[in-house]
Amino acid sequence: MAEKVLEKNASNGNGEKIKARLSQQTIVAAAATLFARNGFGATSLDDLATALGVTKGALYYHVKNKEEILRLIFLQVLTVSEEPLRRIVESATPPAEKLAQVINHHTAVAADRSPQMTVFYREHVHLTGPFSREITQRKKAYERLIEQVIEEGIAVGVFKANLDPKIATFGILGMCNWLSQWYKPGGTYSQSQIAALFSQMVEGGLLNVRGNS
Amino acid sequence: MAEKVLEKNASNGNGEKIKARLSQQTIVAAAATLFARNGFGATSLDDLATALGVTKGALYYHVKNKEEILRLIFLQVLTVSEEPLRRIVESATPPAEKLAQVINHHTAVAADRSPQMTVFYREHVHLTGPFSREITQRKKAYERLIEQVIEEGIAVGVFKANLDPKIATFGILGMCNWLSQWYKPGGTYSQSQIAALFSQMVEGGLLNVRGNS
DNA sequence: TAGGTTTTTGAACGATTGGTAGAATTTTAG
DNA sequence: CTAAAATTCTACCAATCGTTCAAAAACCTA
Repeated sequence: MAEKVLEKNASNGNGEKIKARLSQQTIVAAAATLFARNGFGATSLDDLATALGVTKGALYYHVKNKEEILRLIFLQVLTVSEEPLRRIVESATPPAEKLAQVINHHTAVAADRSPQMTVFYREHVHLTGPFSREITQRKKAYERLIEQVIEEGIAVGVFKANLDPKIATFGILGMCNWLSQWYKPGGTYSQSQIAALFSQMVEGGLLNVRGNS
Repeated sequence: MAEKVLEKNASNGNGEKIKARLSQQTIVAAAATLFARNGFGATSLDDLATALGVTKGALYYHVKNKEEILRLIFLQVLTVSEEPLRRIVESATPPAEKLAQVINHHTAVAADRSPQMTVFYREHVHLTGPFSREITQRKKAYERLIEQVIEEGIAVGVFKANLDPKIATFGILGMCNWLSQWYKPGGTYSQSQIAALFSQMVEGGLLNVRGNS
């Protein structure tokens, strides 16, 4: 079940392979890939060490234990997610454009950090103690911010009034998060093109109002 | 890590507890719940046996091994998903209404069989051999059917022409599948109400065309 | 090159894993 | 009541799990 993912990588300019230095970041990145592919519980530290071209014991110099690796993945996702979203939501942009930016932001995270995002939404159960509760709370706060954009749009009459903001948020989030399941870079559409299609779909709808190209 | 989920349940009419008969179905249902909550790799057969109020050995009379349990979960999902979808897609209903029915069908599966659906989209990696490939293929065929509805809508001019049917399908699927992550029966909205909201969102869009209540 | 510091190794640990075998028990049918 | 069939239990296996740690290796500075 061990899978080679990273190898002594990177060339030093002379074309010869040199061993990449092991660091917390390297470990976390490789772990995210393995956890996303096989699940946290089904990934052993031996798998992870093998993927990094290292022995199991070496990992323990950089991280306290397996759960800490998981914690670091969660923190990484929140680090790249929260602040940009807050900036978008708190800006003076009109609601429709704001929602499009939110969708673009969230799909970007889902596409660029696909393994981390997968782990984020999949492996929450394996967090314990106060950290688990902290994540729950910050995840809720994140959703709440998106909800606010929709509420704002309804309040100013730009969005339909008969749509529950919470349900709409869940729908949008689901749409975006699903990206990590199927999106592969280099496909027909770029992440931002997909985000634009999603925005058009969610805001304008699929239905034709009048014949448009 | 063992979790009690089922207990010697059901009363025999005289109020006294009697032990529920162990069957493949019982095992699969309990396994789906545990796999969904903790992951396939992190769920031991001891956990499963404990949840059923039984010992590990008993399980092996009803199923060949751990992977067979997983296979049965996958088959169950496909059994309840495929045929109803095919009926909807092959019917003579107009595309817009057809898509609404598709969304309702898929959210219904995601809501009613939430654990199984979670496992279905999460644990494909742990299937091996030809069965794994069969699932991949049937999953693709399922998505292809939804795509056809959208293509049909575009062809007859009911849906906008500038939306990629594949991306739209992934968006809709993501929206529906995400249900299993947050939907709990008995909430503010029923599954069919949520499906209706999703349909309205995807087809009509969030934007207000004219002031409507 | 020497000496000290930072990393990595490799073996060992107790616990637990999926899986097996067969005895013991319960259920069913005659 | 009996015997066969269906079901569950106990005990055990080899493999693997996360984790620890002393020793070795690699690295850096002087």
